[in-house]
Amino acid sequence: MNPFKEILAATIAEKLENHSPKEIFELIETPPNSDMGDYAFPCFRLAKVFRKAPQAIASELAKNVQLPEPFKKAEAAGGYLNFYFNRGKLAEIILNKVLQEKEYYGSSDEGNDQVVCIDFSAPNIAKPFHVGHLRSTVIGSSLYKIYSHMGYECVGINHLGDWGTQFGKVIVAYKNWGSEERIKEEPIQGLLDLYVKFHEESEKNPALEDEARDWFVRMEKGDEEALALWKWFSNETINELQKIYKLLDVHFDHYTGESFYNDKMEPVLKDLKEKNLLQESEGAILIDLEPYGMPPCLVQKKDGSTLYATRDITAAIYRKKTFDFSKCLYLTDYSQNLHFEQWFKVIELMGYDWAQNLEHVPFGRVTHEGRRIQSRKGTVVLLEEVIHGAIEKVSEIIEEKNPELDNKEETAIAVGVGAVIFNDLSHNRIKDISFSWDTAFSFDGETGPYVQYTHARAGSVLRKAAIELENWKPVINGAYLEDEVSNQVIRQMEIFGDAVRDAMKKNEPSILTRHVVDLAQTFNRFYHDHPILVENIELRETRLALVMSVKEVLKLGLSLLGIKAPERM
RNA sequence: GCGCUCAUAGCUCAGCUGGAUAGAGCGUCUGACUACGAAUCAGAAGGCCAGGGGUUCGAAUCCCUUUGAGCGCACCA
Repeated sequence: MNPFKEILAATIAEKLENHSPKEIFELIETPPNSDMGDYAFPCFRLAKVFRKAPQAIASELAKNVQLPEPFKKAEAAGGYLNFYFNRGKLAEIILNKVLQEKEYYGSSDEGNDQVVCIDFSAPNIAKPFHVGHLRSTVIGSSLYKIYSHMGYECVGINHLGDWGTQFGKVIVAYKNWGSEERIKEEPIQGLLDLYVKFHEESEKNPALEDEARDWFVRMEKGDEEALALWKWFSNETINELQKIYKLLDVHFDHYTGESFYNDKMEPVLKDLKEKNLLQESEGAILIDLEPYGMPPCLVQKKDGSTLYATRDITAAIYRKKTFDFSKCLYLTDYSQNLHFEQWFKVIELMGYDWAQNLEHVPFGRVTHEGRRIQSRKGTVVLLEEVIHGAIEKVSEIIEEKNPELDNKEETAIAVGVGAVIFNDLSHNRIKDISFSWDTAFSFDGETGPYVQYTHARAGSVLRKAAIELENWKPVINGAYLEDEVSNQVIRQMEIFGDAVRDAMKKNEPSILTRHVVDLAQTFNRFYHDHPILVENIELRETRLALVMSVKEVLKLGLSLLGIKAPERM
């Protein structure tokens, strides 16, 4: 909770009967521009209750309200009661807080160590990791960090798509057209080629589909040849995936993919049966969801093998038992909305009250030049290509602008990867993203490198000032930071914690991305308008404290998004 | 056919769950490096918030409807 809004809410509530501070808190908003104040309380809603004009209520409140520091005054304007900070006082409070708390700034213990499971990334084995998979990975990874910052204990799970009929397909293709050398040489591409080849051939010869299903049945029954091939494909792919995760600096606590639940589904099916939820239909076994306006949820095919939903249900029960989560998030694109609605309902029907703690966090799909990205059609944009392309482009820029830089390669990776992640996280989750090489490789304006550059430049000033950063106790005189731009920078930092909390509540990292860009923009204006290394020691130290605080907050914000903040670039 | 989602500047997107004059970036045009990093900053131009109804003090935001786009709807995941 924003402490300043809380103060205001309590102060206003004192003067109004029948309104709790909490209600008031929710109503307080930020005016569109700063000469209307820093916070505002709209009185329109009270007009009916008090049978008075909102303007009258506002001016009455303005007269009666006693504001504590760091507030300066309250003024009525129209139906609004506008509150103004004592800018200098606020600046001192915020700067001291940031410099003291550093990477813990804006953090909270409100999560109370409750467990949040986050199921993200979950690429399919034997399929390429393309730009579409990036979303789940970076959104999930960022939410992991954001929830942790808010005091939750997170469990990151990579629910690999390492089980299912698609393996039957790859096995069939491998046996017909594959070679060991090819897979060893280029595992993902080799397996993808087989997958694409299978779909080409099966259009001419539909019998191949049955053959594929048959191989999957053999896998579920423990057939040695089938499992040996599966294990091999699986290991080769995971090795490749690790390279990408390392590059993205994404971490998982568990790599328990779908195959992990292979021997755990039986008891769940039994449980479902005992609870009288199962029905047979056309040889398959399903849970009827007609009363809830949904198509049935299939848990077993007529050949006896299981489905995605069976594994998801089993996994959820396993996770509840193992981690006792207070919340379990699933990051997938929105085409799976119905699937999740269905099996969440099944969990509920099984009598588990924690069904309400399962939450699907859907996101939009990535298109490339208006086209869907599909593995089986071979129209993929590989993530590796994108990342390496970005890194290469960054290297060129470094050569051009900063050829003296020490660790060029490491920096190029941090900046290139940062650009790709930032680009993804700056869009509203639910909207489709149209991938374009141009925007992915552009580093001007609202981009990761822009924020990183701002951070690096702030660091550069601090180095020039040659202060002992470790034990530096600056003299901060807030009176020097009362001008418009300086104050805006302070305000942006003031509400940083709100942005983090908001991002968590809505499972929407883009809120934080947005905020980080805003802070960088405002700071760049400050940087441009105000010389920092001036003669006047007090002014100089005050401004340096601001620079250092911004650098700290930018670094923190980027890290919550999963992006590095190099000291130089 | 039924259901879900989306529609804001030429392009890519914000808009704080109903508030004050709808904001950024890219692109275009014009300016600012003998300065603490120009991957930067300042300015200009650019809008029937898809169309139409409604709800109320007040709507880009909520409801209804039309149009357009995407996605889903039993043995894929």
